[in-house]
Amino acid sequence: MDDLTELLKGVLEGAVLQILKRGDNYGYEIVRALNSVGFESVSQGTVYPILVRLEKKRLVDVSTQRSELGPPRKVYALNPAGAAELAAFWERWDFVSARMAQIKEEK
Amino acid sequence: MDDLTELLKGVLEGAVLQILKRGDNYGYEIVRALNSVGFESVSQGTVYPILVRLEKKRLVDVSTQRSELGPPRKVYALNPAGAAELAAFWERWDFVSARMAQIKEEK
DNA sequence: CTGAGCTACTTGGTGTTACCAGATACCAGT
DNA sequence: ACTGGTATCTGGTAACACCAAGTAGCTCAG
Repeated sequence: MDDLTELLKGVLEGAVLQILKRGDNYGYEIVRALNSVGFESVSQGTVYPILVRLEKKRLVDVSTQRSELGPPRKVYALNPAGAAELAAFWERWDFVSARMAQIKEEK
Repeated sequence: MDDLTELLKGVLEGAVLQILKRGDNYGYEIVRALNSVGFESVSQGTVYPILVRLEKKRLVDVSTQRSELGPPRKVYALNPAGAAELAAFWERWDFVSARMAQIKEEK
């Protein structure tokens, strides 16, 4: 698949929030989760800044947990503000998505 | 509706190409076309740079036509390269769109 | 005990993009 | 003259994905 970077703008943050909704998680694992969902090309350099951003916007709560292998993990948990932002994200996504479907149909 | 700017990254260029596929068109009218399709907040300052970009990438052919009202129009026409890029865009869009639908479903 | 290899996070810089605000210009009707 | 709709261009901003590289902890083979 070609370069998706522009189309992913704003989308990945929503995807990460949705992944966190399924349960607390940490960066490295979130990258793998995104990869396994089909966003194979998404890498650490993309995901970690998103997590920093989410923390700065106070949409997630952060705690450090020690790992059996490797350095300690920063575990992210969706908080109420994050859940609200996630809902708002899906509203925006559905809006754009519906409009694009319409444009595509109208020959 | 909230701020869509990030979600529109990369999307609007595809939308403009699709609009041009329906027939030759000029900037001012393309803005109105986008507005009437549901992207009400998209304005001239957004669309004109896209058109300049499409021209620079040689995805469209440009000709100047005199208008009955107002200054001459720059009429844009989709060329073969543009049609190919449009097809590639829809591929990318469908890819991302499908992935997001999947993420949204997986509770 | 040393190095390879996986885990895990951080940092600095780049390019692309939508958007805003304003300027310019042409023409019609009042 | 002036207002208002048509039509394009310019300069600057902020946000985002991405890249490349570095740091650091732990396990296991040799």
